[in-house]
Amino acid sequence: MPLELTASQALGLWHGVTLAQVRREDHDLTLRQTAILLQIYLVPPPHTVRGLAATLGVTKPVITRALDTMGEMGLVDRVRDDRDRRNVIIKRTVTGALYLEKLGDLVIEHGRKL
Amino acid sequence: MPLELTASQALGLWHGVTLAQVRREDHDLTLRQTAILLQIYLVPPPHTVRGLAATLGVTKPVITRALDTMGEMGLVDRVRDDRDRRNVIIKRTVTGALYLEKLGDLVIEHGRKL
DNA sequence: CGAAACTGGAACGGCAGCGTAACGAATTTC
DNA sequence: GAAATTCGTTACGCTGCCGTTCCAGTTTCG
Repeated sequence: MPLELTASQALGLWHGVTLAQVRREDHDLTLRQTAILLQIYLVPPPHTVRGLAATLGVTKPVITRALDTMGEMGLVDRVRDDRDRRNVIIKRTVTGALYLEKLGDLVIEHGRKL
Repeated sequence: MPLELTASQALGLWHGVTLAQVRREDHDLTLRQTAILLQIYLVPPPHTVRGLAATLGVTKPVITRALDTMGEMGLVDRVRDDRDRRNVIIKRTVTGALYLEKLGDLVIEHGRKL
């Protein structure tokens, strides 16, 4: 079911959510980090470093570093693949799910204000 | 007119737009820079450094630096206020308007895909 | 007037992400 | 089995944003 937005609504929504993000969070995620996180939680697994790099159109080290940072925050987890031990499978965490739930609430909340 | 979104729609929209941003742009704006830009273009002028800092909940140098960067990109312009020469009025530019128009289109486009 | 209060900006050291180029480990290929 | 390929990671130097502090210019008030 398509969602029809006016230009004013679209930018207004983005404005409200972005502003709230800036005001709330102490440490904000990079645009790339946010994209990676959403990709992991919204697209069916399994997720690998290589796969994410290809999807985002960035190099592998970018993914590795982002996973390092977000891993320390507890937003994601890494596990070696037993079938092919070269691979690393990126796992979701409760903390990460909560983080995105908050983001979703923020979007919904500002959608209502339009 | 409120806009009712489901959690899935909200995150899906954010995911699509963020992903497109990462894939498209060479140099992405910081979350803070984006918030500043949207504030300037969606809220009636005049805009000052101090005012923006208060609105975003950040310090003045953050605004100054963001305006430096975005100024070099042509997204905003700065003019001294003649009434009170301590103030600097932040002006909109054609380039900045175009940038946000693209962002709006991106949001609309991914809204349709939901 | 002179002192106080305001503006925006500059200077400093620090930290995080970047691109490129390598690397070690595991697997596939011949 | 040896060589080539694939995977994720690390190392290097670089750039950009960060918070704090301090500064110069302007206005206001006693």
